Amino acid sequence: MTDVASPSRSAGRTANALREALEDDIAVGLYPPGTRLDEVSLARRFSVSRTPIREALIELSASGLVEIRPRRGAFVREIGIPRLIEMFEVMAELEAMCARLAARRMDATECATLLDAHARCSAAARAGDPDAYYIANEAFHDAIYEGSGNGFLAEQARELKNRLKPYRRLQLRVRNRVGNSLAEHQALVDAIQSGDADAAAHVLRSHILIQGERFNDFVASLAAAEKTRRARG
Amino acid sequence: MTDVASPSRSAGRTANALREALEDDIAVGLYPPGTRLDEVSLARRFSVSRTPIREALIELSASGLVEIRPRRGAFVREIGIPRLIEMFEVMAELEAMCARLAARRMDATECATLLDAHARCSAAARAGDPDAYYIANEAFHDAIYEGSGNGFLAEQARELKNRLKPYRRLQLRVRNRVGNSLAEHQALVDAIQSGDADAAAHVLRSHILIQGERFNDFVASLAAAEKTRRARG
DNA sequence: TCAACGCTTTTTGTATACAATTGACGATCC
DNA sequence: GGATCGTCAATTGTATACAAAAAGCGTTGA
Repeated sequence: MTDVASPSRSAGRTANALREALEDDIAVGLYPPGTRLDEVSLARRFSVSRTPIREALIELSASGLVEIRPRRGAFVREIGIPRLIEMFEVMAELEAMCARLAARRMDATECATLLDAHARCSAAARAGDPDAYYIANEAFHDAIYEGSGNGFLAEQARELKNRLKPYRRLQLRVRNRVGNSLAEHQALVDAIQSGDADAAAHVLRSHILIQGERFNDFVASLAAAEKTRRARG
Repeated sequence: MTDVASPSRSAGRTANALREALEDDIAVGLYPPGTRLDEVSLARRFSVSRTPIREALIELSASGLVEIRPRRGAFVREIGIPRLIEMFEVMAELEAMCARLAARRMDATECATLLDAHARCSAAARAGDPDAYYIANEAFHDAIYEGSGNGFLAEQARELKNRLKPYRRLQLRVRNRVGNSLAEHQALVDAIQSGDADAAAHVLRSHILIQGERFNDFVASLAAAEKTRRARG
C-alpha cells in the first residue's frame, strides 16, 4: 500500500499525484512497456477508489505513456523501434531549436545555471558516478530548454523527453558515451557563450543524432532485452 | 440535447467522442477561451452522466485546450499573446522539419496527394471561397506532415495545429493573405519536387513565420476582440 | 485429441450517491 | 456606510453501485 503523499502542486486532485507516481514507476522500469495496469490493483495499492486511478490513467494515455484499449484495459505503451527512431528525430530537432534560441537569448543568470550544470556533469564524469551524471545531464538540458526563452518549447521538449525516459535508461550504458557527451556539452557551451546560434543548433542536434547513430547498439540491446522479456513472460 | 453519435473509432468510450465534440465546439468558437465548462450542464447537453464528461475534460486538459483548476472547474484555456507567439515559433519549426523530410522521402502517391490538395487550394482561391480554401489548406499541410515519413512528427504537428485552431480563425482574414499563401505553397511544391530539402524547410518556415510577421495585425485584432468580449461579459 | 461452443468470472464503462470545498449572499459589527 | 464574518447553496472530487462486455475455463462434440 503506497501512500501517495506527494503534495506537489494542485492539492484536491489525487489524480495528479497518482499520475506523477505512475509516471515515475514507468520511467524507473517498475512497470515495463507492455505491462497491464489493472485499475483495482492500482486502487488497492494507492488506497483510493477506481475513479482517481482512471483519471490518472487517462492523463497518462493523453501524454502517450500509456495506451488505453477500450474495454480491455490500460497498458504501458510499447514503443517499437521505428517509432522510437521517429521520436528521437523530433527530439533532436526540438533540442536544436532550443540551442539556437538559447544562443541568442540566454541571459547571465540562465547562463550561470547552464555552467553550473556543466560543472556538475564534469564532476560526475570524473567521479565515474553514472547516476549523478544522469541527474546533472538532465539539469544541463533543462537549462538549455529554459534558456530558449520559449516556455512552450521547453514544455514540449521536457514532455517528449519524459516519454522517451523508459527507453533512455538502456541507452546511456553503451561504450564510453559519457566522455564524448561531455565534450559535446563543452562545444555547446562555447557556441552559446559566443552567441553562435547555428553552431549551437548543429552541435546539439548532432549530440542527439549521434545517439541515433550509436542507435544500432541501442537497438540491439533493446531487441535483446525484448527477447529475454518475452522469453521470461 | 446534442446526441454524440460520432462513432469515430474506439466505441465503448463515450469520453473519446465527447472529447472530439468539445474540441470542435472550442475550435469553432462555440466555447470561446475563458468559458467555464460546467460538468452538469455538459452532462445534460450530451445526455450522459458526469463521469464521461469529466474524462473528456481531463483529456482536453492534457492536450492543453482546457485548463482544470482544482475544485474550481474546467475552463477553455486562454492563451495569451506571448505564449501564442511561442507556439507559432514551434509550429514553424515543426512544419519546416516536415518539409525537409518530405523533400527527401515523399513517394509518388504522397506527392500526388499533395498536388491534389494544392490544386484544390488554387481552385478555392480562384473561386474566392474562404471556407473551401481553409479545408484544402488543411489537406495541403496534412499531406506534408504525412510526407515526412515520420508518423510521430505528423502527430505532433497536427496536435499543435489543433491547439492553435481557436486562434487561427481570426488570423486568416487579414489582407489578401490567400494570394501570397498560394504562391508560397507553389514554391514549396517546387522545392519538394526537386528534392531540395533546405529550400523546402526554408519556404515552409517562412510561410508560417510570415504569418508571424503579419502577426501584428493578428495581435491587434485579437486584442480588440478580447476587449469587446470583456466589455460584453 | 482437438476444436468450438457456452457459461462464469473478471474487469471495464457509466451512473449515482456522498463528502468536502468554494463562492456568494446576507447579517452584524465597527 | 463599509467591511468582515458566518452561513448556505452550488459544484467539484471521490467512492460505490450497477451494467455490459471480454477473457478464461470447462464441457461437449466431432
